[in-house]
This record gives sequence, C-alpha cells and structure tokens, in this order.
Amino acid sequence: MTERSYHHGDLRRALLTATAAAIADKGPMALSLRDLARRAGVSHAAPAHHFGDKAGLLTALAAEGYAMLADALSAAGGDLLDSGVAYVRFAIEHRAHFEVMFQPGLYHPDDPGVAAARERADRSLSTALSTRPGHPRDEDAEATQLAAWSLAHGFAALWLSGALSTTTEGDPEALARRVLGQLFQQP
Amino acid sequence: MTERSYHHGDLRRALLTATAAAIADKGPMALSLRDLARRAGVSHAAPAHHFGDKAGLLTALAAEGYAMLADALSAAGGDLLDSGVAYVRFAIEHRAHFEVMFQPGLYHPDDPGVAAARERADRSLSTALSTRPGHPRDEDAEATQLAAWSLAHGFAALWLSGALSTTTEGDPEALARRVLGQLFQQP
DNA sequence: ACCCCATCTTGTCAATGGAAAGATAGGGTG
DNA sequence: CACCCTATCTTTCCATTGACAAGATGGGGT
Repeated sequence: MTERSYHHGDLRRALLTATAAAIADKGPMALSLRDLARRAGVSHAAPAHHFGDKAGLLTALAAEGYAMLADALSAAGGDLLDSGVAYVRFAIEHRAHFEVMFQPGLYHPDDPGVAAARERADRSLSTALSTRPGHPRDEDAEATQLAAWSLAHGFAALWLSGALSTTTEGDPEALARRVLGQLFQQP
Repeated sequence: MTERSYHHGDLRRALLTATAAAIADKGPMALSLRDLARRAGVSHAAPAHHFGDKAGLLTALAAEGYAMLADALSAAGGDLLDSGVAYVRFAIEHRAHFEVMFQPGLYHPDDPGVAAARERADRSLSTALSTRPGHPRDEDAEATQLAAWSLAHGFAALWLSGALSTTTEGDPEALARRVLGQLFQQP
C-alpha cells in the first residue's frame, strides 16, 4: 500500500497516527503540519482538506482519544480500582491523545464530534465512579467521586510529566494500583 | 516608568509577566515572542538577549513558578489539608506557571536555575506530605504521599482543563477542600 | 575624559500555517 | 460506454514567526 498514486488511500488515518507519534515524541508545540505531510508523502496542503487547520487535526485526535478512553473504561469491568488503573494505563499508552484531550486550548472543544465522544467517555467514567467505594464517608458522594477521578488523573499527569521519574523506577501500572488503593480500598 | 528611552528598565520582568498573561489567556501554543516584544514596546529581537530563545523564556517562567510554589507551600503551615488547598490555589492563581512547569517539553528542564527551584519546591512538598495523615494504612508511606500529591495535582489539572466546569459552579477552593478531605482526613 | 559591556535595534533567512485556485481520478449516471 | 461530479490532492502565494548576525546606544566604573 505504499503506492505513489495521486490518492493516498487513507491519509486521514495516517495523519492521525503520525500526529500522535509526533506529539508523544516532541510535544504538541513542535507539531508541524508540513512535516506530517512530508512524512506521509503528500503535499503540505493535503492535511487541510481533512482537518481544516491545525486545531482541527487536534480536535480529531481528541475525539479519537475520548472514544478510546470510553472503551477502556467500559472494558475495565465494574471494579473501581481496575477502572482507575485502566485510566492510568490509557494515559500512558496513548500519551498524545491524553495530553491533547485535557488541553482544550489546543483544539475546538465545542466541535460536535469531540463533544459527543467526550460525553460518552464522561458516562463511562461516571458509571465506574458510581460503584460503591469501600466504605468511606460517602455522605458526600460528589466529593468522593471527584476525589477518585482527581487521584487517577493526577497520578497519570504526574507520571507523564516526569515528576515521578526521580523516585520511582519500576512498572507504572503496579505503582498506580498501589497509589489508587490508598483511596479506593478503605480497610 | 513608561519612558521611551533606549533601555526599557525592566524588560525581563515585563516579558515574564506578559508571557504569563498571554499563556493564561491563549495557551502556550499561541505564544509569540514578537507579539510580546511589540506589547513591551521593544524590538522583536530584544527578548532573545534575556532568554535566548522561546524555550529559555519558558524556562525562566517555570523557575519562577517553582519558586512561588515552594513559598506557597511553606506559607501554608504544617497542616496537610491546608497544604493541598494551597497547591490548588497556586495552580489556579498562577495557571500559566503551573501549566508550563509540568510540561517539561516546553522548556529546558535541565537548566540549573529551574532545577534548583524545582528541588526547593520538591523539598517543601515533601515536608508537607510528611505530616502524618489521619490514620490510613501507612504501612506504605510512599504510596500515601504519592496519593496525596496526585489527588491535589489531579484536582488542579482537571479544574484548569475545564473538565469540572460542567457540574461544579462555585468556589474552587471550597470544593478543593471538600475533595481533598476525602483522603487527607480519615474519620 | 574614556572605555567597556549590558542592552536594545536593524536586517535577513528559512520554516510555518493558511488561503486560493487548479489538477486528478474514481465512481455513479445517463 | 461516454460523461460528469465530487472527493482528494497539488501548486502557488502571502503574512507571520523564531532565530541569527552585526551594529547602535548609553550607563557605569576606572
């Protein structure tokens, strides 16, 4: 499929994949549409047709990310701790998607596509968070759920930022399970 | 001091302040050195003298951020919950600093200045986290401290990303205290 | 009075994002 | 089977940007 024809075949998908790789490598700041086009073997204006502009490309990436996160949370089953670990695993495995998703300034957050995907992910997340935690003071269910989300999100963000790499060394997923267990499983 | 002399007087500070404002407004992506220079009333090459390049400017901003965070944590006193709230307050009040600090890809993380400032902030943070929490299963002190940090960091990140704005409305600090209390104060 | 050096300016270049207008081809319709 | 139609991609062009080089300015110390 590395044909040199006029039509690429699946430029949209190729660009999304290349974008994720580039962002995971150099960060969103160094992203260059022209460089993506070069690597895909198309002209520098080809991406514009599929995504409009740079923000449009990142919008599509964010939408894809929300869809994948929704799937990952659904697949995690009903256990809250497993869902939290799945959240962290998603952030690490799909670092570029995760980082873009939570920087709405990078894309068009009101785009219908990304909004729909986000709502689906929110529902999956809400379902996971609704599973009764051990037995904390759940007189404040909203705060409990926000805390669980914040804990998983914060661990993922700190890990991705490299802030934890000084002390920790091993498997992030095992560490995540230990850390999330501090809140998710009360004795 | 709005003199029109050859020398600005305090270009470095003016640029840092303008940078923080610009990032808080439009995000790091839309940051333009030439625009900053225009607003400061200097030539487009003036910033280069003080910061080298764009990454250098953000390095200085990150260093300033770490210094301010260290001060904020120190000023919070010995209470863990208060420290957590101070962490969140810092993130919200100095959004641009916070966002840059935890995106090492934006600056020169190995710069001596920022490294020193980060170490000082790490010490302040470590001190705050060392205060015994209520009475959780602290057989795993490392996990407990990481959980506390992750919780505060995650709440701040989610708030800044706008992910919480759909459900919540009121004062972020009060909400933060409620959420952080889920882990920090065990009954 | 003089020089030194931090600070700032002017001029230049390659790269980028984006817009406009045209080329190409593959598929459906008559 | 010829034709058109539309999605896809290219070419051309422009303003903006980051970075660099070389020069101008002037304050402070000797």
